[in-house]
Amino acid sequence: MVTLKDIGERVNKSVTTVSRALSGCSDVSPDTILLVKGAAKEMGYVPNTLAQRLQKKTADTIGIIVPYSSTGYAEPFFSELLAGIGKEASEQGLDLLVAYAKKENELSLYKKLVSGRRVDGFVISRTLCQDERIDYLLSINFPFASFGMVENRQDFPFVEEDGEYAMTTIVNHLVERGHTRIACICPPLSVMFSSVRLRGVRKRMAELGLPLPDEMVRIGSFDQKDGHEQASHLLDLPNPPTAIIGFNDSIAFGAINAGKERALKIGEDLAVTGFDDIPMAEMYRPPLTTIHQPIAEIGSLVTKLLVKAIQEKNPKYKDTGLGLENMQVIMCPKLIIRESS
Amino acid sequence: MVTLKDIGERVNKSVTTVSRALSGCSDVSPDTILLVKGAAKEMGYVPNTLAQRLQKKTADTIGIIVPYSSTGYAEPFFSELLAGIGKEASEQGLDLLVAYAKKENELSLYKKLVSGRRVDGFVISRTLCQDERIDYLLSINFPFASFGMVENRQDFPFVEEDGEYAMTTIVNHLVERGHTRIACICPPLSVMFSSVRLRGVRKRMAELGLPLPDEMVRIGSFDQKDGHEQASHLLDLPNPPTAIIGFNDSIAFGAINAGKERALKIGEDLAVTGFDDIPMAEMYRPPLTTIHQPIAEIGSLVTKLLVKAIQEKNPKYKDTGLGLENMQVIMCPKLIIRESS
DNA sequence: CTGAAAGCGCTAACAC
DNA sequence: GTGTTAGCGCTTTCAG
Repeated sequence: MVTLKDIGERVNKSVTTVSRALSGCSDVSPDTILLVKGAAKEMGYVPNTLAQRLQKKTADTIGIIVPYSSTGYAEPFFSELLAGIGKEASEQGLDLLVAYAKKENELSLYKKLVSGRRVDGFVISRTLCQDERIDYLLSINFPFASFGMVENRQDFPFVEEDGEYAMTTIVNHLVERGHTRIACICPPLSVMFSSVRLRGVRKRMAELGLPLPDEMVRIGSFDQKDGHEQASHLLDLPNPPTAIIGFNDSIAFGAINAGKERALKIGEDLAVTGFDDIPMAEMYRPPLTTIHQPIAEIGSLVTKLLVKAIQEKNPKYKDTGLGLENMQVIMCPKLIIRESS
Repeated sequence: MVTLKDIGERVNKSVTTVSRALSGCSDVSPDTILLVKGAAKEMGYVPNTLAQRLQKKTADTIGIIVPYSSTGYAEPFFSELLAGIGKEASEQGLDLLVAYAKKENELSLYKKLVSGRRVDGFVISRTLCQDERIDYLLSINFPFASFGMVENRQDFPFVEEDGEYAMTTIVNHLVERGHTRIACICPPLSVMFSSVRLRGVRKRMAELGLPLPDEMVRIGSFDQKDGHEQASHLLDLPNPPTAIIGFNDSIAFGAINAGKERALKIGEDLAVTGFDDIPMAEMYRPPLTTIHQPIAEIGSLVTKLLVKAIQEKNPKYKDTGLGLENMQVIMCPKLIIRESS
């Protein structure tokens, strides 16, 4: 493993000079630059990243902590997001550190990575209405960017889709199709997007003068199995809904199955909609009406925001003059109508 | 940010002593240990990981490079695997570095991570029959463990499922159900598992005296879309198959859709089988007959092998006495029969 | 233009 | 038991 010192010895120059020659800047004579670069190449020199980082006091790494439950290791949504983040990170020359944690260990893992200086910033996703991760990171002024807002504050960079508006378009669509008895299947309402979306549905239904009785709102989990279960409940009600709004695609898939089991014709007897437009949505049968979110691109966008946030903290770049307002993106959701509704 | 030096100054001890007291070992007086540990806690000391690593000459990080094509960022298979690897890594106290690369940049990314000493080893998956990544890592004696073997050599740690045997069980199952005109949809045969599985099908069909004409073997890609396309070809043949063996679950889902479009009753008119048993397999309609692979556990197992491989290279541990034979695991596949066949 | 010296934070060999 | 000294590989003043 060849070091600056090695090549210094070879060309009879000091380590310093070699370092400078290689880094390109600072004044070094063109001759030595050539000389050094030649030797470096010949000897197969590659800088030791760890050493560079120690000295720069930077990890050149961004972190993402993905929660897992006993059920469902890998939700399709996260995979997509991760891919987007990963691609952007490599384009920015940053490493991506991925850690998996159970919900109860999550915060302490954040703390550990922060205090060990193992990452320069975090991407956070699936925010909660009251999110202790965000409170923590904000309290120590550690860079992060999130996919999703929180309830009580918004003094940080984020990307958000307009969930209320999205739900308006869905309700409109269903009502146009003649549905009046509409149900929702939601993940826990402590999850920001879940509570926002439910609010959206409530609001639009009210505007249209339609009722949304409590029995039409089922709170469950994120996955298909649970979607199936909740939908079964709904469909076995004395007066079942004719349309089910799944708060994500997996839930909707479960609802479709539940409908099929009851010999309902999906898209006619029972309309089902999802949210996210994961790749499977288009391929499911029947194809799923859903809100399109460019998940991978969102991952990439959040990462870009994070990079800015990191740079802002670095005095060298402090003149980028980017206010927070330039680091808060709200995306306009798009309804994709397919055969399930 | 508090360092050893800081706490040394506080308690009037040398940095060395502090370091030793904290690390627990070496002889330090119980008093100073208490003193130092107290101060450390009070001051909120956390070691600087980067510094430790530089000095230990270790990255305490394992890497995985996941390939992506323009289509399909995140195959469900990889996500599962990643989750397994991630969990095991954190249990071992290792960071997981995830990088995304296009196929054509893949090898150079390996080289970059190796030469920058950014990882101590790699997990490799979806091996090719001739795999340049493996050739490279072996040639420089860099630790890795793979999910999947290669064709020409096997002097490295791996986990493999017995793909030939798996296919035997599938063919048996289909033939028992009365199928004789059986087709395969395979990813490129340069991919190890694909060629092994095809060999398995060929072998068993031959043993049973059944033909497997060329037109019954379609080579495509990994995803559902392509599965759909290939299956469409097959089903539009003058003499179409009555059973389709998809070489992974996504392909099988595509085939099921193609069948449905032609008004075939899946599981009766047309049998379809998959491979992997991703979570969706059970939830698809009809539920998919497939080979179960405990993907997340495999991820965890491969990671364990990798950790051993890394330790073996470290002189400190050289007496673990683990020969390669203990680091090569072949798993016995299990057929899960569901309604699609 | 180049080099010597210091330092990033930590660990380890070697004294005392 | 504890401190001194070196050193991991690199960057960055500060002098020449």
